[in-house]
Amino acid sequence: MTTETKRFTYTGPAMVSTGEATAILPTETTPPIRIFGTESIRETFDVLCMQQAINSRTAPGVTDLVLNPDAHCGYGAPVGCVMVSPTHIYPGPVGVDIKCSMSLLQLDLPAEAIEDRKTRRALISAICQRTPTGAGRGQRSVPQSRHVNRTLGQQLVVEGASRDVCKALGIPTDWAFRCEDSFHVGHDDSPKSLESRLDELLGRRDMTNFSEKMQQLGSYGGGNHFGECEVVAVGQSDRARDTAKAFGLIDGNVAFLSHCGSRGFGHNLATGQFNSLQTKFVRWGIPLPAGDRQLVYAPLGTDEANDYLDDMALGANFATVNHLLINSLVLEAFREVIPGAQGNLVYFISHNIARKEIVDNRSAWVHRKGATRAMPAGHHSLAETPFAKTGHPILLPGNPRDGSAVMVADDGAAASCFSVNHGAGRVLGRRHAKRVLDQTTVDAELDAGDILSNCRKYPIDEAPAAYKDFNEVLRSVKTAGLASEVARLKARFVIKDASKADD
DNA sequence: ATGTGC
Repeated sequence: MTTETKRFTYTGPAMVSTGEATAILPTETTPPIRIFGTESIRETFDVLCMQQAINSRTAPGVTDLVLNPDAHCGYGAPVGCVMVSPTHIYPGPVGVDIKCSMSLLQLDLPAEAIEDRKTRRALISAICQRTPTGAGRGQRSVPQSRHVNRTLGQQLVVEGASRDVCKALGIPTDWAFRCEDSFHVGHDDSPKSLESRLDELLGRRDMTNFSEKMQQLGSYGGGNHFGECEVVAVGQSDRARDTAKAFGLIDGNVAFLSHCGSRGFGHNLATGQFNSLQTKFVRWGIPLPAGDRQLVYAPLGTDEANDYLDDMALGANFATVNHLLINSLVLEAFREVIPGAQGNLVYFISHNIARKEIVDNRSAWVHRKGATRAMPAGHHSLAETPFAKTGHPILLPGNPRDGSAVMVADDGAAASCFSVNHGAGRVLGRRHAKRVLDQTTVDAELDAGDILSNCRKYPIDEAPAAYKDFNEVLRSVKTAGLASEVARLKARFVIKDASKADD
């Protein structure tokens, strides 16, 4: 990972431990950063990551910065941070994959229904046919019954998972209530500005591939994206059991966890914004925060901020419909292999998005870059949702060896701007992982756990050992009072991008 | 993350 941070040098500001949360004390140049991590987790934050945190904290208009236990170097700001500004929007700290998210589908099947390896192989095949992995168009080998034409594409990036869009794609319309946000509006708080912004974009050379990008709907992509079949293990406490019930989780049953984002469409929008803002900063001679062009920003109310907010919403709407369609296709695949199978969406929640929320009694943009919203029971934002009395589900991917987790926020989450981590967090860079990890060991480990995969060789840079200790990450969140565990998810098979397995 | 990179 390279970064262009130059102006600030991290010299290790004094750290004060308050329980498991650690605060960096303000110095002349460094206002406070709230860090959540046990001692061993804090050792995983390298100098570059800390420098990015300081750069982000000291950037114009930023009032809060939270560093979560899964933090590591990112684009401008660390992956695994929350950055709050009432006055500015930062495209880099939203990220290159706008609204990269998690979703969980609960099936009515007991674990025994997929115990047989042949059944799991059949499921892998049925799912891969419908929801392709890897870069590019995401060719499907089943009839394109849910084809996305240009008109529907334009509608869905403006409306998100509206009733009409769901119906057109065969997505159960009530799944919209199981979304953190089922749609995103433009900078004027209406879909109007999205329509006109889309018109403007479609007239430009870099959006001539719009129809092609819409064909990627219902696909995973590559990198850390995945689909994973799980068995749910609800926690032992009364609260875990009650919360699991409210979430619609069924102990001992099969579930399907998905991780993906806005694919090429979101990538186009994000990189288009980075380039355009970086050009303007140079042309207008505006100093870059910490000299890092990855931290370009736009003050709210400017045309630049409005355009970014519109583009972010367009990308986010694509990601939303992408996730819901994937879940619907996965359910269809289950029904093909196990006729009569029923499934319901538990939740769909992002970890790469900026949301307008109330922070310290004023409206601010909360940039969650590899961070998950964590609002507890009674939070005003949940009043109109099915999760007003429990807090919403928090979906945290760990790794196929150690499992994943469903959590729920506690009142202490106010300290982290109502956020937790988004997963385990990288501890080895991709190149590093390929050099030091052994393919045979990685595959043997999954095999020992009877975890099947569509990949003959599991992508080595995605191996569990390339990520932080998931249990220690969760311990950081729990002991800091941010969230509690509701259930663990035990992997039974994993679907990853196999295209680069033989590198 | 990405019609994957100068």
